[in-house]
Amino acid sequence: MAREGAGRKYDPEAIETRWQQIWAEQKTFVVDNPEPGSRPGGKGSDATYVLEMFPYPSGSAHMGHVKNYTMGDIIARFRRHQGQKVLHPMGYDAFGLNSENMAIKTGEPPAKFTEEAITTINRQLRRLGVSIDWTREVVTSRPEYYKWTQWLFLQFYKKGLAYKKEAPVNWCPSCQTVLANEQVVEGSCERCDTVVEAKKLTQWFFRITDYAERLLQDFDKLESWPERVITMQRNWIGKSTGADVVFAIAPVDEAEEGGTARAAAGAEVTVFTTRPDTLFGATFFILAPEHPLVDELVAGQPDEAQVKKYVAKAMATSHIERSSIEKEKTGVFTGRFAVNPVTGGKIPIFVADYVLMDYGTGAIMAVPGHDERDFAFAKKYGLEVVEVIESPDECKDCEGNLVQPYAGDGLLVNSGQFDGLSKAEGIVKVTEWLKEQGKADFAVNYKLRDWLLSRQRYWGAPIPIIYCEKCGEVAVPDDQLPVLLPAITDYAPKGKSPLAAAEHWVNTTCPQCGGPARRETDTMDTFVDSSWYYMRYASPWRSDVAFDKTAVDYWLPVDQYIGGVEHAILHLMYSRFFTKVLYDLGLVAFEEPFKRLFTQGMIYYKGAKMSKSKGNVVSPDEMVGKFGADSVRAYVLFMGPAESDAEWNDQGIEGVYRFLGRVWRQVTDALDDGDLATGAADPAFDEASLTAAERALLVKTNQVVQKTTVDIGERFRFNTALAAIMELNNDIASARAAGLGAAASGQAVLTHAMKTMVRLLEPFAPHMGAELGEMLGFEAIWDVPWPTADPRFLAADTVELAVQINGKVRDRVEVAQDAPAADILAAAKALPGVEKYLEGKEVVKEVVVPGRLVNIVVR
RNA sequence: GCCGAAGUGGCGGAAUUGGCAGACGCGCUGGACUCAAACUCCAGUGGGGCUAACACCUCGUGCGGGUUCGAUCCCCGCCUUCGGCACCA
Repeated sequence: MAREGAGRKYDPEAIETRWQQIWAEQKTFVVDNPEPGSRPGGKGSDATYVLEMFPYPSGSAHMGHVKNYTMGDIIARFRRHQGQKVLHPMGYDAFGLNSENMAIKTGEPPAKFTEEAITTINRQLRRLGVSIDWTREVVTSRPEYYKWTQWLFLQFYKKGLAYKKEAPVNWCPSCQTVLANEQVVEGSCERCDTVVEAKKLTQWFFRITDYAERLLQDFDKLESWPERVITMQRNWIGKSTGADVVFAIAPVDEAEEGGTARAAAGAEVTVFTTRPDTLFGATFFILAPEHPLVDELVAGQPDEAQVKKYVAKAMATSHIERSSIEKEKTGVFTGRFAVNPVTGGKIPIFVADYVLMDYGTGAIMAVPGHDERDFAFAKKYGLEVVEVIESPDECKDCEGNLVQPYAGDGLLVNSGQFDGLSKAEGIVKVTEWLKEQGKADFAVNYKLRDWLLSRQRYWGAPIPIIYCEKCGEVAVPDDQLPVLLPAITDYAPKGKSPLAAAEHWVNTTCPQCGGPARRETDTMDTFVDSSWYYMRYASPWRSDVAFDKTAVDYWLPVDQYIGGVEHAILHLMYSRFFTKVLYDLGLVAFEEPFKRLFTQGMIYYKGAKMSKSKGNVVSPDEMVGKFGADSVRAYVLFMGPAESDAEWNDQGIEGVYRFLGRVWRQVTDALDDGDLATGAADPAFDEASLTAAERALLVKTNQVVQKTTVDIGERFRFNTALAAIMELNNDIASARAAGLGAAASGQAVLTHAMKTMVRLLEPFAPHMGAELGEMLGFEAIWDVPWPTADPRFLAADTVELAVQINGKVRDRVEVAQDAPAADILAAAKALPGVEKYLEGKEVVKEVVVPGRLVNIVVR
């Protein structure tokens, strides 16, 4: 047995750099792809893909990254021990604002800052001992990557899934640029705090709404995702079922107000409603201020001026302000009427800004009796409220009038032939009845909007489109990709993309006719880059395709994806969308990219999120320098359940550091003291002749193996796995102190316990695992199979049960592990501490739970 | 407002299927080692009561009820904190 480590002090720095060098030199964590055609297609059963969300390279890695990558690393190492080929790659989400803002400030190219940050984070991750196949590194801002982002865009474009349209966007008047939704914080620009305005601009969109239903349905295809993430996406997609109902516009009554009869004669407006059962209670009608019919309706009418004034005011109000729920409802009567299709009655048409143009049809039927918003509006403008769903008494005054709206279930009333139907029946019957007359149909609506992907920014992948005077919009041909970002000097946005200033780049020739043409100057949202990077990892060196089909088929989908919950909606839904499109294009064989998802909690410090401005940052580099990577890794997972937020505690990491020191001394001292059996193989022991103490340690060892395996492999409870390993170390220490290492069989059990402990600890503290493992005779501990629990030694021979009288523990009894219930009960009743409670009492009930407790109920 | 998650010692947390609440770690207290300190090691550590001591009793998982032989766990009603959505017809 190797002994040269014995007696040495625990020196994390020396150990860690030694092993990191060995792993790098031996390319220990590099995995090969299967040879093309060497195996049938489809996901390899021997292949596991473990992936953490790749970092955005701004400056350096923070503790959240450390937690993320450590967690993924533990799973990757664990799966390797289980005999899997593990793909565990790393890359950088490198386009985006951070480097661009630095460029604006300094005038130096964003690529410089990006590459600097990548170098830093790269070094930090290597120093943490994360087992990554660095040969697969992907950087989204490099041309060899974004060439394929552009190529994918064009596949979408050719399928009609990428298109241009005019749309209101977030506009910062100070920065002179369009902002992404995520750059708008509480209605203001995140950079300069200026209130964001809505501005109509022509923008590029992905048609994600076409996939709304599949994005919902395919939640069933996910193996293990946090329920709350699914709920958040479900709400975001926001599916509603109901009906489209056509309302006719009543002609202007010439006798009234002397209006003209021509305005919008014969016009019809469709509304979407989830409650067609309440149609008899629709007492007024509302159009969104932006509704195209508004102008036509009021043209030449007495109310025209006031309506136009209202519309102009609504348009000038920011979206945030307009949609604030605290704001009182406002609106204006148009002077016109619609015809309720079920009652035939004329109902007034209003324009009100609580009706949104971009949901449904931009028009609603208002049912004040059964909708809170409509009720508030009706009260303010003195409109009629009709009860059409039987409402509870507390909604009505003593005369039976509704004093608050009732949105719940109930029977239809005041609804003609539909009276007495339930809400659910009413929805169907009313819709069917109108459908027969061609006035309605069943309909579905989603809150989900198409994905606005164009940005008037420099640091992104250029959208590969060329505008030709003759041919119009032309896709850049594949052989002209990538469309490289031109070098420019002024990165500041000026209302249009900084790329527009690169005249030599913008002016090009049409790929179709060769005539003069201009390039699209917008770049893509960085979420486009990150929607497919996990596929690129399968074959990042391929310069002729976005990905090698054999490799993607072999590795994907991702078995375990790990990242922050802040990506619950955007990144994860966009990636799901991308995968479905690529599936439809026949490029991949799976419809969901991430089978299992784990969302980790955040790390706080001194009661707040760590941030440079608050000055409460714990630097990973500093901690690694002080305690070593193993301690930092183990501590971030010992803090609490990985999915929960946790507060960094300076004394907490010292505790973990001390624990690793105890393990180190335990192993090296045992070697020095000759407590361990020699030889590389696990020493044999005679089961029958084990002493009680030996057997107890053996059982503990097996129990900890069992618990650790489940905690890492199934429960993601790294904190309790570590706690169990600590218990094992404590038990080993007690056993050694009691002289277990003196006898040969004791040495065998101790050796087994100690080797097992080091193997269990290795995923958490891989450097210490490698070093102590080497001393204990493992050549490459990261490569040995995971320990398995021996079922013969999982349970102690005897167990101590609690004995309760009326549910209170009064004594304990030691019985054989497999003792029959009757024997347990008899033994329990014979206990002196129990007998006194039974004396003179009547036993009402006796409960025996083998392995747990006894409860005797007396009266 | 709606939806979701959480609430356990001085602190982080554990209790996996309704079965001994507080594993493990931090902190704290006492002791050993030391000239001394740090490190390390040993012992103790939920609150209250009682005892010379061992022991024993009692309360206790946000609050109030319920189901059960038995509830941190299940049900009902509240409170607080955090997260998401927020006029989506």
